[in-house]
Amino acid sequence: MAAREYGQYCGITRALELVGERWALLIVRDLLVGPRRYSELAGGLPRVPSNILSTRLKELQEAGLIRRVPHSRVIVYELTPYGAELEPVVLALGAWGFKAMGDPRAEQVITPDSMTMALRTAFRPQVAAQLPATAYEARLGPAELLVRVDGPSLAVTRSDVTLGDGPVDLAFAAGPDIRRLISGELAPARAIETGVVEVLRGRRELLDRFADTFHLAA
Amino acid sequence: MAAREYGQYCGITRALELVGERWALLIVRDLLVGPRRYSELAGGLPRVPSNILSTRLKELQEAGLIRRVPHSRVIVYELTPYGAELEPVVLALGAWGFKAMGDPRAEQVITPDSMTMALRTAFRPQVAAQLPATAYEARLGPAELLVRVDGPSLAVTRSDVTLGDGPVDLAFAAGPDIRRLISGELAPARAIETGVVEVLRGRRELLDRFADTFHLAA
DNA sequence: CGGGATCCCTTAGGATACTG
DNA sequence: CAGTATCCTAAGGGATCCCG
Repeated sequence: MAAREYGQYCGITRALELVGERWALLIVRDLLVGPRRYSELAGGLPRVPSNILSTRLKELQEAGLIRRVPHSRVIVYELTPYGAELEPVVLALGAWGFKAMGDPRAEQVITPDSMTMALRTAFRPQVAAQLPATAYEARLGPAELLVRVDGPSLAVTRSDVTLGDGPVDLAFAAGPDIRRLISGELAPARAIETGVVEVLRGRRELLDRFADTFHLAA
Repeated sequence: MAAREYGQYCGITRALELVGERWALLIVRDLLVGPRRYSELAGGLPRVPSNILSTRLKELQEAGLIRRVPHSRVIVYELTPYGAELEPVVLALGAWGFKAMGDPRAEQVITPDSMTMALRTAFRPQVAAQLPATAYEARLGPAELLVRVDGPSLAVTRSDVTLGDGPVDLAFAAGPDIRRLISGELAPARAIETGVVEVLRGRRELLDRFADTFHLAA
């Protein structure tokens, strides 16, 4: 038996053999946002050594979770359907880990892909379905995201690479403390007062709607 | 920063820092079934070296996921409420990994706790709610389980340590191929015909109910 | 440049033996 | 029973280099 196998006939064990290695699920996290090239993955995972990234990509490919697709001169990696089925796992982990996040430390970075998945984690479709369709622009540290909510569906894209299609209803900037807005620890009005959230354009009351749409208990 | 941290301010990353080390989630898996003592954990994880088990238990305790509880001369480990909130993560992993299980290999063991969690993974509360309450006794390799379904609720206990309370509706024995019954690949009647499932007591038609109650697409 | 491969070192993981 | 202690291997980490 391969040394890294667990020696049990069990689904959980099998899953951990496939994606339990260090960095593997973070690669999956970023690929859940969309196909990425090698350098984009490396950029989103600043602390992964290139040999490890390279090794993981081969392993994930071998396991049938990702595909290496040549796209006219550049190579992109994308999830296979089976790889994409890891989304519930990643979201469940994100929801659980959210509660243990504490305050950000200086050396911790925020990446657009991780913020995108965080928003997907906190998204409440059944709540959103009761609210009018809304487009937000959220500047969260280095991540500039265009967040479109329409009924129970959510689409998050990087606003710096999205063709501007129509004005957004609310544009705001916030730091990592937005976590406290999402957790309900900080009311929207209070978030604006204290400067945690800075409204750039649009009606500030829409931040209530945002907080209602994206919520994760802590 | 600690070497083993990922350097990102992200819930998924945080979760992986807490339970992403090798063996950690398997310890959690077994503790989700119930409190366990050190030797029980070691028995359910035959390939974990004792120093690793010891290290992980300390780390999980440090992280506030488990508690070390002296119980009149013996020490048991149990999940804290926060640790128990990992159940959705573990079930999601199990459901995903189930599809990649393939056929069992000789060196792979089956443990009562892993089978218990597998049944929890495959349990469909909304289907069960439409069916009469039913008690099964399932002998799955070394795991002898008493499975009680009552409306949308499920209780699985080891039948060898449970006081017999009333006869079960169906008792059966099966090997690892029961996976093919759960996945729907093998119809209940066919499972009995081919000897994959051996009915020990009770009406064999109840195996249809079992297969309906416990189902996981592959 | 993008997309890796190589080298060397550190540390975690694994096997076995041993102890309060 | 509930772990430590030890030794060794293999994986992870960091820097650098290579190649189209």
